[in-house]
Amino acid sequence: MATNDDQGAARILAAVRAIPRGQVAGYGEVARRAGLPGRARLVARLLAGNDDPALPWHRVLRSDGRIAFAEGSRGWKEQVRRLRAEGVRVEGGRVRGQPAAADLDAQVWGPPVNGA
DNA sequence: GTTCTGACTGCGA
DNA sequence: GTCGCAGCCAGAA
Repeated sequence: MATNDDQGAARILAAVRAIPRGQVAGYGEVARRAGLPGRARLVARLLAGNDDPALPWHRVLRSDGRIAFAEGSRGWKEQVRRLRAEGVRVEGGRVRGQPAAADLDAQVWGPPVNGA
């Protein structure tokens, strides 16, 4: 059966996939939603090794709201391109907008039907 | 089994 | 708002 690590990774991927289009979330936020607080690096490693083209990895940013990649890097351009394609305002490698933490909470843990 | 590196974070200046 | 330092964790060599 799947090990705890596998589930943690699966949760991270689920949290990333739970990010609504046009919004972004931080590595720490995703890790926390996945039940792995402080494992932001693990999230980054997962995204770096992910082979799922449907994974919205470009919606995952640093806690500063900036792109984790070095400005001008291949991945950096790719991320900016995808974010802009979704309507996210990216300026100078910085993402203008609000994190999808609340939406993540709803998507990962469950819909706020009772207005928790 | 040990060492190194890394798509990170938080705090202080 | 930007820069630098130290800490923590996990995977890869």
